[in-house]
Amino acid sequence: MATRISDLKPTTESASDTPEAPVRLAHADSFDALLATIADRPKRVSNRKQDRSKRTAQQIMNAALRVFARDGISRPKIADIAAEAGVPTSTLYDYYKSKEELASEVPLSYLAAFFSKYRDAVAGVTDARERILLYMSMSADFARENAEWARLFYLEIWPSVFVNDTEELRHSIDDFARVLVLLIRQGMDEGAWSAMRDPYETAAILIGGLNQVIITWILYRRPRNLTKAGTAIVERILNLLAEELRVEQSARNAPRRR
Amino acid sequence: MATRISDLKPTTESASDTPEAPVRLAHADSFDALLATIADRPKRVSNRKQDRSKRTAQQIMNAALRVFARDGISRPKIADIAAEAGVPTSTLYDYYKSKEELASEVPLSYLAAFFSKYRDAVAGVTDARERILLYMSMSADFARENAEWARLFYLEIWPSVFVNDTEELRHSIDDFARVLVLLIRQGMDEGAWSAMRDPYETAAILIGGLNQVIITWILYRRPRNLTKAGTAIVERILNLLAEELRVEQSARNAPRRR
DNA sequence: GGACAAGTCCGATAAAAACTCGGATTGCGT
DNA sequence: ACGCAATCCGAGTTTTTATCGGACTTGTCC
Repeated sequence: MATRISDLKPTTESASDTPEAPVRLAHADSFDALLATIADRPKRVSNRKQDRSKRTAQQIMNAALRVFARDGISRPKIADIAAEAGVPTSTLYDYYKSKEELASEVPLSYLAAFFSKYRDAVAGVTDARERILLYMSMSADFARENAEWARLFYLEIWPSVFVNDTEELRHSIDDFARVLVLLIRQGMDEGAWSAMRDPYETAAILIGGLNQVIITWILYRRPRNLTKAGTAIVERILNLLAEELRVEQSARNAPRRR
Repeated sequence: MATRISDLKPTTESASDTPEAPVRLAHADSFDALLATIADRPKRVSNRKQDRSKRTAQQIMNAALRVFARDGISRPKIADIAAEAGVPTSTLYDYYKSKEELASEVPLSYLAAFFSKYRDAVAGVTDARERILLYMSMSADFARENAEWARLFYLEIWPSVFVNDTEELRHSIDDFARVLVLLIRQGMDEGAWSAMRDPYETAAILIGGLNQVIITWILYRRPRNLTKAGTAIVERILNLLAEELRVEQSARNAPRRR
């Protein structure tokens, strides 16, 4: 008999790990803790029993990525994706209960890969500035390496109301910002930039600026070298922030300045 | 007999006004010219003959906005929108040939309203910095005033692959960035910030940062006062940029600084 | 290494949604 | 107030999504 996705009960929000609990330890420790939480979050890759099935699942995911990247999420029919994957439509329903679910599964698996990659790369780095620079350069580079995924993720998924419907994907995207805010707080403690500013506002400038560059690259393949341009804009912003601190300090020493 | 949207020929890209021609006059003049071009662009509001029909079209647009803002673009059925508008489904097809077209018409009409509003407000302002501040504060304020539209526009439409399919909407969104880049160039000429930086990069920081704030507000209604927060982040970035120029200048005067 | 149970695949078919048609009705100029 | 074009809308048709259940595979236990 068929094992349909829709037969499974909605996995009642694994209550064991605390998904929302705001990590509020010393920033140094909580950074590792946060990364660990995030890297483990999306673990249900495929609970299929047979190898054959895992291959099919992969085929479908790859096909979906290609099709979504080419035509967006709403236009392609389920049948198109099934055809691209080389399986009958009904088989696709054995794996994913709807197009929406399929469209959120793909980004999730890549996002998990990114976080785990960053976790490895950041291992020896302790400086907040360096950590941020690495984080964001790697984001840009990851988008360049996985251009089809990037197109799907940056243009269709993030930001989209649709995100609100997919608990798990929503968390993962929030995590992205959460890491950055944490690092900005760390930098405040270290005196790398002003501690008087709203860290969320600072995060908005960093994420917003970089995303804008990534999105422009996705749409127009300009600037040519995304990795370089991404690193450049982040460095520029970080320098601006460092300068902002310097000005604040000298203003405090010589109040009647200007 | 029915007059169906699908009967009309695809209006072959009015060749009269040059939509792509990059305006390259002195920045001062081209600003007015650009705004004029933009404000006139989306003029095919409704070529219906009867008043009754214009009312119906408005009803449908309003209903679509409410429904899209609530449930996104892909999930609602055409029938839902028709029901919300209080007309039979088939009538909706007399006005818009598909859900996609409907979903692009709504943002267009609002965007046109914004540009025209800005055009009036900026009339007396000549300073690049002030023009940008006004432009972006008004963007934030416009989003706050038209929260349903903003949800649709920022979360679903911009950026979306879907934009690429709708020539007209695509232009309007490009225009938004084009105005900003022009103003940044003007500011370079005026010595308000560094002329050595890529204006597109600078624009990315401004637009990206502000959009990030707007999107956060749409999703979480935080910060509470969007207008204030939007103005604040733009002012902060503009100050950062002014400081950047100062540092560059003093570095040139005393090269061995640091 | 064979048999049997669970797991996977897929053609046929039902259900839902998108879209069309053409006549009935209404608005508007004369 | 008449006539004709413009608009409206109920009743279909076509396209797309989703389900069902049996045929076929795979892994495993003896």
